Amino acid sequence: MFNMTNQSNKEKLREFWLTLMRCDSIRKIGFQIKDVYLALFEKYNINSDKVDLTWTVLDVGIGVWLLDPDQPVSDFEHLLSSLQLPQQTPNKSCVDALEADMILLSEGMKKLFQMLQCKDMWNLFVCLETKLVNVLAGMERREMSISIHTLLHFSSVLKRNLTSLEEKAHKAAGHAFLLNSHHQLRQVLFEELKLDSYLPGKTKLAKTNVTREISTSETVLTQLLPFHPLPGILLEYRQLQKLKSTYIDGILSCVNDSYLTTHWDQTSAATGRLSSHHPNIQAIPKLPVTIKDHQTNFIVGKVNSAVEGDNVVQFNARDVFISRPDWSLLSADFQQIELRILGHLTNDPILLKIFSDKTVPDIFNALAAQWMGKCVEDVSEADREQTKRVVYSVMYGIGKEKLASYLKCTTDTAKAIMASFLLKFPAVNQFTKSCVEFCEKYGYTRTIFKRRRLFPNITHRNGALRAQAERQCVNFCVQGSAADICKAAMLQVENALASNRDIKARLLVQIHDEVLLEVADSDLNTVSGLVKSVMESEKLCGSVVSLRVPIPVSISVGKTWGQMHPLSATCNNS
DNA sequence: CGTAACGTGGTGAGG
DNA sequence: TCCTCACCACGT
Repeated sequence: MFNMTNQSNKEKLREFWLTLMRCDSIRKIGFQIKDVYLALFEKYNINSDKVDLTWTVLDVGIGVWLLDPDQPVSDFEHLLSSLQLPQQTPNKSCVDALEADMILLSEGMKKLFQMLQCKDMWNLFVCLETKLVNVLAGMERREMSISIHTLLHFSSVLKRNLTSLEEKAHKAAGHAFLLNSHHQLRQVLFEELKLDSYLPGKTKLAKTNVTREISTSETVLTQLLPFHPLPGILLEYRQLQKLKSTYIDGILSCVNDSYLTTHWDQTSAATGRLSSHHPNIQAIPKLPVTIKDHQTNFIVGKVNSAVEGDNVVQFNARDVFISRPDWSLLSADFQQIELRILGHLTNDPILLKIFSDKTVPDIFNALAAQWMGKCVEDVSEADREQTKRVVYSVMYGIGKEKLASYLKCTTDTAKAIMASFLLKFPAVNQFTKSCVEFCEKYGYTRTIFKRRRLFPNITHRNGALRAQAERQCVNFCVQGSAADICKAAMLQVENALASNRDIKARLLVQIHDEVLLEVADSDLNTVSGLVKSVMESEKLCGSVVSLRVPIPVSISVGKTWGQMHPLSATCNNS
């Protein structure tokens, strides 16, 4: 907590800055404000379960990044040159150097103010990105509980199964080779076993992007499945290898004393999304993996996600993330946020009607019904999946060939499906066109929070590069706007928690359209109601924009991240 | 000449 | 079709 109305905190801050000045140059640690906050937390052992959002410290690096988000924030010198400031050589004295740098920075901030102001981004900078720094610093200090036991157990079981699969693969290939090497695998599959020759004449296997060789991807291996045991063994091996190396051993290497923290990067994604690393907590597998384990005998109940059946074990990597005793994990998830933003941006009457109708339980079913002229009851699961794919593909500007391979139909059918979709929702097509036209005229596109991304290739001679820029500029409007809203949601949630000091809850991670909190069991109902109402509130985006569509939030709760269930009790009176 | 350090390509996890 | 990060093999 760093409440600045508190006199002793003011003193602490002053003392902290003086220490910084004495011991180091701002070029090394001073210009990333999040790191300054973290150093402050550390030095004074501050509890950051809730942070004070009224404290505003502008970060020049983030401001510069907003001007051109494809350019990642690098070093201090680069910042200076971005702001067309002189890159003077550091003075001999440390304090002098810091003072000179501070003068440069304040000069830079003035320029930044002008540049952001005339691009209408000052509000985005101060009210969203700058406030978010406080939240991220808090999240980065909060430790998440990890079940070391589950982790070690998974690791050893996976290791056993991997060696067994490796032996099988070597036997099937006729000799030993490195299963992880695409190069060696390619040789075995296509030069020694010639598995591609078994395919019916017209079938073409996917090629690698740069070297144009036959791919060894999951898609290709699946196609080769009927002709030889090796592809099947490899698919299983790959799955387990990924699980073990990245999500079990990888996580383990980030764990300290059964607690884990991640690093949050505000400026690495050009669309404005957050990213996390070491570990990348936004890419932990969501669905459990089923493996056949011949050699293991499980003690049932000892590990909750390793359930013994007929030698079948279920692994869920998210089960290693747990809550502390008497606390639970709570996740709040925006439902179909990108699709709903498309509805808002396109202003398509049919889309708006579907989104506003709260009696429609599943949006993709309703969309499929609209699109195919069926009753909602007649829409099959396949119809729903197809509709979902078409919608997102059209949003991101897919080609008809790619769509055909996605839907496993002919290119003509894919073309017809796209055409009928665009006919049904003409505003979508119109939005795409006007987006590209705007970009051609001004060289950038904008999100609903006025975030910008530049697309210099939008007028490129090369058609492929130009087409890519066209897809990107449309994608940015949608994905970037979703990122804006998710960031705003984090601020509002943090703010709501901080203003209710007796509530025991803390924001731990963000997975793009979802936030994960740790909440004391006694406060679960209260926090659930609070978070839901804050995220669904029309005031979420403040005065920036009012959405033409509601974005419902679903709440679920559990003792581990892998076992989350909808919370039955609802609470709106807090 | 062996090894370390780094970059690149392929693959796959999430959204 | 867009955007990330992590791991592995392999070349320099």
